[in-house]
Amino acid sequence: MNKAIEEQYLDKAEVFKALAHPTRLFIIHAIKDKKLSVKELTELVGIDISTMSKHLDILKKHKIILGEKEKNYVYYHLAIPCILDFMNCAIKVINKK
Amino acid sequence: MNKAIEEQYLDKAEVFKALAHPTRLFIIHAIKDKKLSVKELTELVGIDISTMSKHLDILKKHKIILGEKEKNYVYYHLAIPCILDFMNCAIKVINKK
DNA sequence: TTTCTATTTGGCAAAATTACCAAATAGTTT
DNA sequence: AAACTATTTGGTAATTTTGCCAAATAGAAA
Repeated sequence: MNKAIEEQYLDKAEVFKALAHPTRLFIIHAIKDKKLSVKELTELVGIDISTMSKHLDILKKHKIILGEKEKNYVYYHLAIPCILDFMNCAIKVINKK
Repeated sequence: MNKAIEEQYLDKAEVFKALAHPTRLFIIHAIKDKKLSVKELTELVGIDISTMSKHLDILKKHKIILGEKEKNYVYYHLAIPCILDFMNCAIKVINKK
């Protein structure tokens, strides 16, 4: 695998890694058409808020989601809708088993 | 997050995890329109053949790829072409940064 | 059968990921 | 300012993933 190609797949793998966690997939689903705060998401999932913050940070770093501060809340929304198409294919994969 | 939903995202996350490695993304690209043996893939990537075998096993377990034995080679090909659409979205994510 | 090639499996050490707690930060409200 | 709420950050232990080596397995060819 040559260097340029290797780098290309490394970058893509980072995107898949960012999505490869049930909580992060849930986040994407939850904020796909309404924005939610860290606290709201935390309550929906039922984990520690610091853990939720770190999951959001991973998605934010890749600009898959965006957060806007409003009062002392941060509301997140989905920035890359084509991510949702991934899901349909993922379902096909799951149904094959 | 209720139990049924949690399970749903757990299953999907497994699919993303299976794809979340540069070598495995390269494999998918390499065999998308021609089948290749473990040895051929190993030489293209430049890793230990046992490592390649394990990467293929991960994709095979999810039926993302299929292998057919021919002589003493095993030729792999892509079983779920919609995986390739993921890549185009992944590129959009990468270009946002 | 023996030898050779391709692939898989087991074991293990290194690296990465995850979740919690505690503490720090940011901003509101009193 | 002090008290309060939301979010982020640092630290750490537990778990998972990864990649190599060595050995086992499968089949082909001699």
